[in-house]
Amino acid sequence: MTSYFITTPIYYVNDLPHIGHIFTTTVVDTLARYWRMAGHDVFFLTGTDEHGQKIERAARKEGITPLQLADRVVAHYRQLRDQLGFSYNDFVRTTEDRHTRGVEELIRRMAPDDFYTAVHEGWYCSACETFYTEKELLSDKRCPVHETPVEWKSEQNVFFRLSKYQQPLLDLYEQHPEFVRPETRLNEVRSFVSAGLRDLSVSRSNLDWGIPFPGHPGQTIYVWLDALANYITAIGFGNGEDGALYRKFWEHPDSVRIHMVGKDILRFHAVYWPAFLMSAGVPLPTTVWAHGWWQRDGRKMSKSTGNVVRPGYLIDRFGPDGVRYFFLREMAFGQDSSFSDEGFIERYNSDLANDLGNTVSRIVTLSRKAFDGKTPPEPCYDNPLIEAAGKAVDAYHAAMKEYAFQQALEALWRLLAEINQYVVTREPWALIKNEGPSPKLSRILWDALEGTRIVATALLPFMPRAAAQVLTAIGCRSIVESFDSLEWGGLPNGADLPEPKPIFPRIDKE
RNA sequence: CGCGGGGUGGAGCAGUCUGGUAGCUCGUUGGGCUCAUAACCCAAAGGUCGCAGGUUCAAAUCCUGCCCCCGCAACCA
Repeated sequence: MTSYFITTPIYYVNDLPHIGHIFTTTVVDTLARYWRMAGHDVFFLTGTDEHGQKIERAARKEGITPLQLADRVVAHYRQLRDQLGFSYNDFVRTTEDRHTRGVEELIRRMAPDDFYTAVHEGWYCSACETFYTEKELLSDKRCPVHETPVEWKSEQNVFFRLSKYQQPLLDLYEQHPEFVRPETRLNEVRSFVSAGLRDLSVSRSNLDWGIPFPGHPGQTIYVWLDALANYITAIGFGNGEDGALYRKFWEHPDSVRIHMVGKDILRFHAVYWPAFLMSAGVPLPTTVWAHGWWQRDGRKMSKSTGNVVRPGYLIDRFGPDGVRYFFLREMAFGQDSSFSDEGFIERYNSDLANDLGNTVSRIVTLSRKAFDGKTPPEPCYDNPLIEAAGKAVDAYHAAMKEYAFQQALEALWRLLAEINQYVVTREPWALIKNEGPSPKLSRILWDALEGTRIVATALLPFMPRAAAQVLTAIGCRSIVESFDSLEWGGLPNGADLPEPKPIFPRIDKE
């Protein structure tokens, strides 16, 4: 049994959760559920990044402590977990002791020669408490945020010898091209590293809200060295003995370790993180998977343009599983994709209300009419839908292996279309009227229900609640989340069929 | 000459690596059915595959040049 460790980035608590957070988490949740269905041991980790100047300042502004601020934002994440059904195994916060201890241990294990103290200087905005590069500044050396003049400032910092890892990193990309996916991102990372790596400032002297840098009084660990470490500190790295979870999910040679990230933070995960781990002699992740971004009506979502989409809006309007479905069906995973209300409604109505919901509704009603409120009495093991279902399931697995969620769902929807064709060409409603219940009628309706059962079972990782509702609606009393359930023949005969209620009510455009 | 992604019927996209009848979803039009959430099934219309040149028996697909859109450009989830 392979063990799978999969993570989302830890989210920064300076703002409420936005669409990017629930998107990444939905993707990871779907993969985690899929792998669990396959029978693998899965550990799914997410969490929050709670240190840094922005948090400190935001909290001070409200007259609360940074931790109180973080607690408040974390509560929103917990709420989203409940709403969207995220099945993560743990939620790590960088303010937790286990994390602090793990980070300190990571630094202790990193090669001492990889750290040195030097002057870090640059253009500094005192309002932002941040250094800016020349290119970032507005004309006349003004801060891009505050538009006030910046000053040249220098301070002592701890530096990490990132430059030393240029060749080892290039070797890594060469020997393990699967380290960065999709492939275009690997090329991007490779060309970035080839161009030369500068050493990295990994501490700040003007920062109180963070982890003190071991051995460097007055220095605080800067964001990435702190934040990236969550992936191993959360599962027990460096807490006394490294824990059993760490050994199983990270250290074990057969474990698969996936970091799912947005393309904007690829560099930190594909360059800094493996360099830190190499320095500490800790195994590297298997794959850093960088996905694209949702745009809003073809433009980048950002607070400044005011076109951000809040998760609460989407969930209220389209339902949690509608949102999950849209995310994974609409985007060619890996690329950017545009979001619009019209697009969302079309996708929802066409796929969920019409194709899935209506199919369930029609075949359940037919079966109830024909067989006294029950599923058909006779199964059927000789019909064209069996082969169609087999093909759909094969295509589904093949797509999931490539994280091609769009294609996996398309395969299932092709099967739904075939089920509808099968029903239409055999006209069971005419048989009900002319002949009444018969073995022939039983087989036809059982086939349609059984095909739908397979579709719904395959949908469990994507829409856990709605798929279960479909299964219940077609008479499956118990839901077995296993690939075995994707075999033809699982639908019970003569089971009670409740009166169908719309699982995906159509949404009217306003 | 900064880097990357993209430009394919009305809309959104796949196909480009491994040249060989241009495909999918939505929408539109006509027909069918009436079990179903005005859903479902069948059929049709609609494209010089950004522009120009080249390679080839053959190019959306390979090569060269150009135009347009989007993102990134190092310590920022």
